[in-house]
Amino acid sequence: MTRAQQKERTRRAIIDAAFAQLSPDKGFSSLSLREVAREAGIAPTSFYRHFADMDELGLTLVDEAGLMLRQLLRQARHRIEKNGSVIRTSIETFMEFVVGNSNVFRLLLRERSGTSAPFRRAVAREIQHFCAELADYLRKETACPDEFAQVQAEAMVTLVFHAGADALDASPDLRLQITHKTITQLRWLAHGAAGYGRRPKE
Amino acid sequence: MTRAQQKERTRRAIIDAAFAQLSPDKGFSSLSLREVAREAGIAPTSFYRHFADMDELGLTLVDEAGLMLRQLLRQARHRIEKNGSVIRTSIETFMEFVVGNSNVFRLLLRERSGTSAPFRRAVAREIQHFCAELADYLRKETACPDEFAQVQAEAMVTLVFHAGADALDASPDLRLQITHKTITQLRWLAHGAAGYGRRPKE
DNA sequence: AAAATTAGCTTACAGATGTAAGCTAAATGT
DNA sequence: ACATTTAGCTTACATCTGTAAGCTAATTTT
Repeated sequence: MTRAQQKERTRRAIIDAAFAQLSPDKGFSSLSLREVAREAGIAPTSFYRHFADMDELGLTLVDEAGLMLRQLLRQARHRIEKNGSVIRTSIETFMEFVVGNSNVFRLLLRERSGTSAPFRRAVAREIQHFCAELADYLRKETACPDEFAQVQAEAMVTLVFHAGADALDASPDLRLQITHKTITQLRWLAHGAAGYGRRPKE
Repeated sequence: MTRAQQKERTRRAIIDAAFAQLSPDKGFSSLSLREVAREAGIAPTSFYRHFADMDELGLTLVDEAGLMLRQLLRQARHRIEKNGSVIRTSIETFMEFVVGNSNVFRLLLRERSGTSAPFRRAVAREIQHFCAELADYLRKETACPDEFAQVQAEAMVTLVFHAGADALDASPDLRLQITHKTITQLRWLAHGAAGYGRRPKE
């Protein structure tokens, strides 16, 4: 095995170890270099061969999480083509992601309002990408007036992320309730945005 | 001065010190007992005469923050009586709070999605009180159907809190934009919730 | 084949942290 | 008045942290 391959493998081990150590009780900021290194199977100081900082690791994790989000949106689109109900399908897809990758979602949630400004910016950027893609979709595929699409998309993402956050701590059937509630909220929003053109300002 | 008075005074000093040490770069979990004690002007171990834990301190802070929130809502109501525009007035009142008490608001924001389950529950409870009061108001004073009031209130609070979070990092004129955007979003919601009675389910 | 690079290791250190043990002195209770 | 309680202090300790210094051995380069 080549040296570059080995290095990449260790790098992944570090990233995976970090994701694995995140939990409901442990955010990224309370991860320690030593623990991550231990779980990755390397000596503490070897960590520095791959990342200058824990911060650099963290930003890498956020990047990966953002990537997953965007893949999610495309997956939802495929499902919509076969299913029809846009809002319901999207939310259900999202909920599956949250439940199945809770560590990833929690990372975004926490660092969005965390103590590190660079982290906050990184998360904000990922979510903004997500919003922009959704806005595009709304413009093309729904009755939403073009100039409202972005604002509507942001509101929708806000509500859905919040629902996801609630779902993290919830039992499966409470999760269903949350899904229901969120669907209602998004429909109100879509309805309002579609039928409110007459009053664009103040 | 009586002993009880002195004790209460020190207790306040601790609470104030804790609030003062919160910052954009420092959340509650990264506060250290020693630093708080230092700022409060007592020895590290004296802290334990007032709180069993740092956690106990933290929950006290969350309680105080929740109290402020509820006072805020009443203040907004007074203003509405004199001003008229419900949504605009409410959001502007909220934004003033966020800017003027950023440490308090940040505490709620962060611990809402933080690593401590008790903290998350405490914050969730405070926000839920806030939602319930708002729902009451919507039922009494607006065209919102009774059974939708709670769900609408929750969506509104979600959007407004999110706007507050964005405003924390924003420049004053970006803050105005955010306020504007949020007003639009809340109007859509109100509009949708009011005119959507025909389709209560699915 | 020799030289250079580098992924990873071991050892070592200084600093901060939470908290236990035991003291002092002032306010309280009787 | 004396006895009790207690707010706060000082000292001490074990633990965990990030990271610096210097080594080894294997891969790459020349």
